[in-house]
Amino acid sequence: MDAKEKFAGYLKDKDLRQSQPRDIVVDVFLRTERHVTTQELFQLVQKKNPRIGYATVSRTLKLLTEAGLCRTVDFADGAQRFEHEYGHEHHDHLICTRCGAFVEIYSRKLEIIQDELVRQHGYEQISHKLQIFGICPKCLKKHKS
Amino acid sequence: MDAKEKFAGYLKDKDLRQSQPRDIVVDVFLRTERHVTTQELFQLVQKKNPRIGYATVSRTLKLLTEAGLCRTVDFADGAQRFEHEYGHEHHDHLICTRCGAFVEIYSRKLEIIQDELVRQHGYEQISHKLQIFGICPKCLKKHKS
DNA sequence: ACAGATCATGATAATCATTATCATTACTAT
DNA sequence: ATAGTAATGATAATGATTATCATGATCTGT
Repeated sequence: MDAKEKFAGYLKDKDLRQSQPRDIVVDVFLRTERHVTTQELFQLVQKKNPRIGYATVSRTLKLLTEAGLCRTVDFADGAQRFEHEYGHEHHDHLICTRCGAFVEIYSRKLEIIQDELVRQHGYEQISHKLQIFGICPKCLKKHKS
Repeated sequence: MDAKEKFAGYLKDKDLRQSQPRDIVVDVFLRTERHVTTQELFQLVQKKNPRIGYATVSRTLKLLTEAGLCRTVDFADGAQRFEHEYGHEHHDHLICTRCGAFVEIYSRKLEIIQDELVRQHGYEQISHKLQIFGICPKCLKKHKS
């Protein structure tokens, strides 16, 4: 099942309708590099169809999140960002506070420890977000010279 | 060195001035349970001195963050929150998405793995934030019944 | 295919948090 | 004390998100 089918399934499940604007927003989102803000996605969508409004983009991103197709990321720069989730490996982010560069990180050990912590507290895990802030190698070099 | 002294040192270091409003904001913040929003702290400060404006509270929280006395926390409820940092053990949060309850969590193993990941990518770590979202035991019980 | 019901849309306004502006006030060093 | 400069607080500006609502699109049962 691909991402579009999954979204269609979610809409059906919730008695929501499929529509041209939604299709376009989903399409553009899926074709886009990750970590877009609503504003950025809106501009991309406008290129395809200038009639589509900001509200629809925002609403569709919310639906996509609920459907498990994307998730929000916080880069501590004041903007809400969205990235693909479905069909992608889970990962967290290591972000440079100086230039904004980031790398995606993953560690199985890290995940296992988290699961343990959650269980210890009697919670049922839904998701997690880990952001590590630091200074990237490039910026470290610049600073030293 | 207590928190107030550290803040005074920071101000001196940056050639900033100590003032009555700043003192009051810092005082109220330090006496407050953790995880306040700017709005909440503003209301608390108003009780002590109604002349102090929102902007000063906001500005002082920023200074406190820069001084390493507090850090921001993201509970995914749209509001920026601040919590004490100085003199407190580092910890992360396990948050119930249904009722907002949370517990503070800490694992030394987790920290070590993160350090490794950062080093592997040539970054220099500044800080990190881990939020785990889930459903708390109480809400799990409610749901089942 | 049609009609009616209902949902989605998009333009705009409302909301909310944060940040900028700037005249006035307060602090500091001399 | 005084001059210089920073801090304050009222207000406006900004930016992101959410609500409103008349209009248009979609779906369902027949």
